[in-house]
Amino acid sequence: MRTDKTSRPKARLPRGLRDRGPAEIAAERRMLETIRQVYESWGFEPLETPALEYTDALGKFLPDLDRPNEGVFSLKDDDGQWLSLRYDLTAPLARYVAENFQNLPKPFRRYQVGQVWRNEKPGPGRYREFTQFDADTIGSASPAADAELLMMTCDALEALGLKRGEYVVKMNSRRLVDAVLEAANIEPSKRGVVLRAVDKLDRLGVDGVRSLLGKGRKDESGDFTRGADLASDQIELVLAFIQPSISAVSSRFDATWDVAFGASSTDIGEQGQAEIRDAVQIARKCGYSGDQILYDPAVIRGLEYYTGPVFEAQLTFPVANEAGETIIFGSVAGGGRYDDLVARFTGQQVPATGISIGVSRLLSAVRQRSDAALSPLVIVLTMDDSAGSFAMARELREAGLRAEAYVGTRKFGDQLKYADKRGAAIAVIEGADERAAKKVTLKDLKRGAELSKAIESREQWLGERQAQATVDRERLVQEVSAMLKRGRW
RNA sequence: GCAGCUGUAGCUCAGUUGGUUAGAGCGCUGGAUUGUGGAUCCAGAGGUCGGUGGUUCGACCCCACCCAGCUGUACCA
Repeated sequence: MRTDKTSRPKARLPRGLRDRGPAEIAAERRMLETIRQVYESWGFEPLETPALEYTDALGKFLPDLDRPNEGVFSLKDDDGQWLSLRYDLTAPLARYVAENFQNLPKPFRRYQVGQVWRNEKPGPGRYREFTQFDADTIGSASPAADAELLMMTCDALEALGLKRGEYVVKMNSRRLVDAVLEAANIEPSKRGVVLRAVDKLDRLGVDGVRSLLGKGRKDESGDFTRGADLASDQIELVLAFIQPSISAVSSRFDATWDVAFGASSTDIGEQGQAEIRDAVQIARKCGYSGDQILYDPAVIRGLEYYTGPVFEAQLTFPVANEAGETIIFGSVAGGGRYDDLVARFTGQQVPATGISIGVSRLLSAVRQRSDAALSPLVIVLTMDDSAGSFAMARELREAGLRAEAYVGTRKFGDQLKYADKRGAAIAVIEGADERAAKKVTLKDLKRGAELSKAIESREQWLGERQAQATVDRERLVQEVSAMLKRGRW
């Protein structure tokens, strides 16, 4: 094809999306498999739903407008109906449950993993496509269902190699928060602003939250954000409520009851306290300690659909970003109770609770500590006998190794370049000389690279034939295995 | 959305107070080596200087607008 230079498309990735290579794929696969095993062992069963749903089923039509919310990627079907890419796994679950309600066991407990898409501005570590791993229980109002999710999240994080103290799973109740706002005489119209300010505690600190509860706050770029404009006694009351979170006391759960003020005197405050207490106490009795599962009054989550308990898991160790700076790493999992979601379809209230692990985020944090890699690769170079190369590769594969025969058309030197670029461990060479002698040459590419650092002159480079050995063709598998072992691949 | 910063080769960047054929390193391709990657040397390809308009004898450089990217912030199921 011939293209006019000006009409050629620019090869570029849409913003906020990314390509992923073998190392990350391997790491994610391992992570997903680990979580999956934990969730299945708890008796949750898998479910898959499509990436596209009708926009109205996702609940993302703009009010009054015949057009989807901008935050979702949408397209119009042939028949004029709007479809959207799912922005989480919970809305499709609600649709699925509503559609199959009769046939499902109640409580219905399922896990689901998949990509979700959000049409938002991407930032460092925030993409427009990412992977979530969800577990939800539909049809149980019991705190046992919430406790189970908290405990199972701990198990999953530990199965992924996190140690005690490297993570916390936090719980709060929106009912309790609402009761406190009421006790502080905060107008309902300011509820959203106040909650959002509290939610930013971990990122902006107490002073940031105080500014946002008051007049407002100016950020690093000089932009100004208006605050809730509360009276100072109201501000102090809210700050006192979230104090256990600020001071990071280890026994936050016990501190709850002292700081909830008159909140407990209202029904809603009582209820909020109870749902936290009951769930956390179940976890305690099951052996989950206060540094694993705890109450944190500053956990808020999204405003739209959570009705009571909210959950959030965080890492407690420092995480470096791409630039090598230590950053505050936000939550790696979040969720809560959403008792109204199924009712959107059926009109019936169905209690539901769930938690979602942000796999992409968790992966980027954990991968800095242990890099998963594919197993070492053996590449059989091809001189003049493709079938022979394939035969050797097959022998190696049958011995459980990862092996490929070179299928390009380039000359020998270039084949080695290829093997080098692929990061192969060993190149297998069988030319005319070897074949006549029933031998093969094995080249240890990693060791060869190390040895080459000492080479100074062209003559020396030409003369060297290091890090390789010629062995009997019959002993191919044994010799390759031995070389891999020696190189500690 | 708001604010700040930045757009020069595939990548990272240099480019003097506005001056004629826009450079470097890395990468890429070829060669030194028709059976040796990784070292070294030689040669080569690769650019509408983000776009449009303006100022000027003359613009990569100055001005305006637009676009894109980055960072912060807002929103975030």
